[in-house]
Amino acid sequence: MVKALEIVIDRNSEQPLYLQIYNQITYNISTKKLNKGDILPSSRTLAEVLNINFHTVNQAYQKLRTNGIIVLGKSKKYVIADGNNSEKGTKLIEKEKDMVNEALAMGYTENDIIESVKRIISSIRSD
Amino acid sequence: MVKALEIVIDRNSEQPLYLQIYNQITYNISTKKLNKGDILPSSRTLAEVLNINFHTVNQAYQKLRTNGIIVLGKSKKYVIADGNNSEKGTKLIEKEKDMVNEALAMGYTENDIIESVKRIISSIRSD
DNA sequence: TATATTATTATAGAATAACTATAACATATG
DNA sequence: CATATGTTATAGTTATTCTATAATAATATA
Repeated sequence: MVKALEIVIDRNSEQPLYLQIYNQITYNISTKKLNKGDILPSSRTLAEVLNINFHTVNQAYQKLRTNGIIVLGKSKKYVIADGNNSEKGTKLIEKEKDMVNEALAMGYTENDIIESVKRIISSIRSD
Repeated sequence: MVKALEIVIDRNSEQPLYLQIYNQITYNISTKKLNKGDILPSSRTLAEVLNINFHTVNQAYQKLRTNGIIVLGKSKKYVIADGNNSEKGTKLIEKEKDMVNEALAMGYTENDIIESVKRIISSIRSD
C-alpha cells in the first residue's frame, strides 16, 4: 500500500534536505505510520510534492537502502524492509559514540543518558 | 594544567575537520584524559600541531563553548568546564531522536538500543 | 614598560558538498 | 505501445567548509 508520507521540509534548517527526508522516513517507520511492505512514492512523485529536485529524494532513498531500511522490489518500487536485516551498521554505532561523548562532556551521567534515551523511545512509541 | 591532547585528523573522513576536533575533545573529557579546569592549547597552537588553519580549530572551540563544555577563563584561555552547566541542550535531544529513529527503523528493539548505549558508555569508561 | 601570546573580528578566496536542471536509458506495468 | 519507474550522466548553481592574511584588544611575561 502506498502511504501518504508526513514529511515536512524546512529550507532554513541546518540539516541537509536529503537528511531531513531520511530522518523523517525513519520516524514514520518507528511510529508505525509506515510498516514492512509499504511502498514509498517514486522519487519523482515525492520530489514534486515536496517541491524539490528528484535527485535529492534519491539521495535519501539511497541512504535508506544502504542501511537496509528499504529494498527495491522487482516492480522497481521501494518497499519498507522487515527489520531483520543484518545492516545494523557500524555508522550508527559511531553516531551513538559521538552522542554519548557529547552528553558525558556536557555533564550528563550514565543514568541521565539512559533515562533520556528511554524517554525518547517511549515518546516515539506514543506518536 | 595544559594537557597533550590526543587528536587525530582524518582528511579523508566524511566528517568535517571541526567536528572531528569537537568530537575528540568530548571524548577526551569523557575518558578523563581532560578534566575540569584543564586548559586547552590555544587555537593557533593546536592548529599548528594538527597542520590545519586556526579558524577551523576555532570553530570547534566555539561549538564546545556554545554547549557549555568549555569556558573562557579571564586569562583568555579555554578551560574545561565543570559538568554542572545548564546547557544540556535541545540539539543533543534532537540528535538522540534521529539516532533512535534510525535504530528503530533498522530493526533494533528498545532493548537493543539501551544495551548498545550501555555498552558504549562502559567501553568509553574503560578507555 | 615593552614584547609576546591570546581570543576575536574581518575579508577574501579555494575546495568540497549539497542542490537543481535536463536528458537519456533499461525495465516493468497497464 | 505508452507510461512510470530507477539509474546514470552531465552541467551548473548555491552553500558550507577550509584556508590565508591582517588587524585589534586584552592578558601575561620579561
